[in-house]
Amino acid sequence: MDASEGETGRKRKTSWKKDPAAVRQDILTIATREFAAHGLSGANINEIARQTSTSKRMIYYYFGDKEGLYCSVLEGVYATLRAREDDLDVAGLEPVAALRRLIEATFEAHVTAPHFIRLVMIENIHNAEYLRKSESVPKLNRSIIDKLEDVCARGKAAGLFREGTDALELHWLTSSFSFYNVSNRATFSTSFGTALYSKTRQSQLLERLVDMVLATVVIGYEPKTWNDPV
Amino acid sequence: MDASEGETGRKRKTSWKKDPAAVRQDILTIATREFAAHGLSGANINEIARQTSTSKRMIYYYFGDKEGLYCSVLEGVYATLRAREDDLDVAGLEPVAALRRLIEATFEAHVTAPHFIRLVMIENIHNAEYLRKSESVPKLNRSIIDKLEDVCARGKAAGLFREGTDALELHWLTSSFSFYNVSNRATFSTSFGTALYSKTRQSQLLERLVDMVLATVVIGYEPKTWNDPV
DNA sequence: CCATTTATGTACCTTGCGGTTAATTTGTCA
DNA sequence: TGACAAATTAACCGCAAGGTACATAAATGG
Repeated sequence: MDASEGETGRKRKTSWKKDPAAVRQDILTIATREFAAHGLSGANINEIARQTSTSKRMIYYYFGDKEGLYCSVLEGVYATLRAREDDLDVAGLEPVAALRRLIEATFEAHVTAPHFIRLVMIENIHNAEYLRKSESVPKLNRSIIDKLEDVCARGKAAGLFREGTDALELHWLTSSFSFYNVSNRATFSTSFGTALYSKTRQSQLLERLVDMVLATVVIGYEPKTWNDPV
Repeated sequence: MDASEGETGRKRKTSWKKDPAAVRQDILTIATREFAAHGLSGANINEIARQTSTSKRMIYYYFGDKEGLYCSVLEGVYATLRAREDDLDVAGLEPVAALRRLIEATFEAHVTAPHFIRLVMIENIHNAEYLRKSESVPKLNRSIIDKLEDVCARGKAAGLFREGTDALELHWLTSSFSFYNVSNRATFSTSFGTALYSKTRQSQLLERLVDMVLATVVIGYEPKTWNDPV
């Protein structure tokens, strides 16, 4: 059947380079796309293998089984997001500007990380059982909270922010509309139309969200949007 | 076990009542739970059949195939939610109280409809392709928007609400945190702990959300929460 | 330059599960 | 009352898809 040297019909790749890192990465890239698209049970190992430049065998060699691959994918997207958060520096901004910047960055980060969003949705369907197993992920997300806490502390110290302002709650709030804005786009559009998702409307929306948070956090802040008829 | 007449080993339920409606409902109830728990590809028809008091054959008899069953489930949970929204009457309340009531009701509705939340998440993973096929669902959700529009109109007419206040945007906003609060509980807890999900903290959270929306919509509204240290 | 480990390719096995076939009972109405 | 449709049961089927066995080429290093 598969002759090794004499080229009798069935070829056997008789010469190849060892490149574990590249092979691993290749698999991860494809798998991320497929899991994000179809979920854990929906994704197909054969299909993933087909799209890689390697074979199904290697998936099992490096990741053990489907769940192992899924976990690695999950850690990958979380790590990517974390890296982005780390890049963000608001230490030099005064509290109000810093808070505004953090909210805007979170909103943008979600819009531009659809794979992350989908994998988090999928993970929530699984009650985060794979995320909980991860060593790296749970502690990965401190960074954004630290930044928010710093800003809150500075804001309160300067007498600008209300005393009850809570970093975790702010993060929850910011995440909620940033996440929902992407995650539920399909069903929301189906029920209520696509009006809110146009480019101009999206930046308006962000403006208003920032405005809303500031109105609650910053003492004496006067909302700037929602004043004029749409 | 329950032999019919001649107890020749293999039982065959030889006596049964025709009850199409009940059988259909039985299947739907179990299927809703299973699809909500495991998703479209994750749910197992054999397992669903096992839990019903009927057989797998009947699933195919009434719903055609797995997707057909899934679509019916989807329509079911949307219809249930709609029915609840219809029960809500805020026409008698003055605008600010009415808006507060609508936000609270939406928040509560999401907390107490976990199947709905999960199925919407799942549907978004599928880019709402099944929801779009539905005849009933897309137009089902007008009710809540109508109510919000009425409240907004009254609020503006009374000079209480800012002119830019938009019903659709308000609904998007209210939905976003109400939905996220339930949908992402698993991953959020894993990353940041369960602090926000205690009973007392949840009602605080709702208070603050209402406060925040009112602060942006109602002219001259003074935020009542976030004033005292946590 | 041989032995051993690491990395890779091909072919295959097993079974879980979506879907079907065929028969049988229940209800209806001419 | 008997033919016909509707509802239901039990048994079966095919194959897709997760996972493995086995052989072998590339690196490593003593």
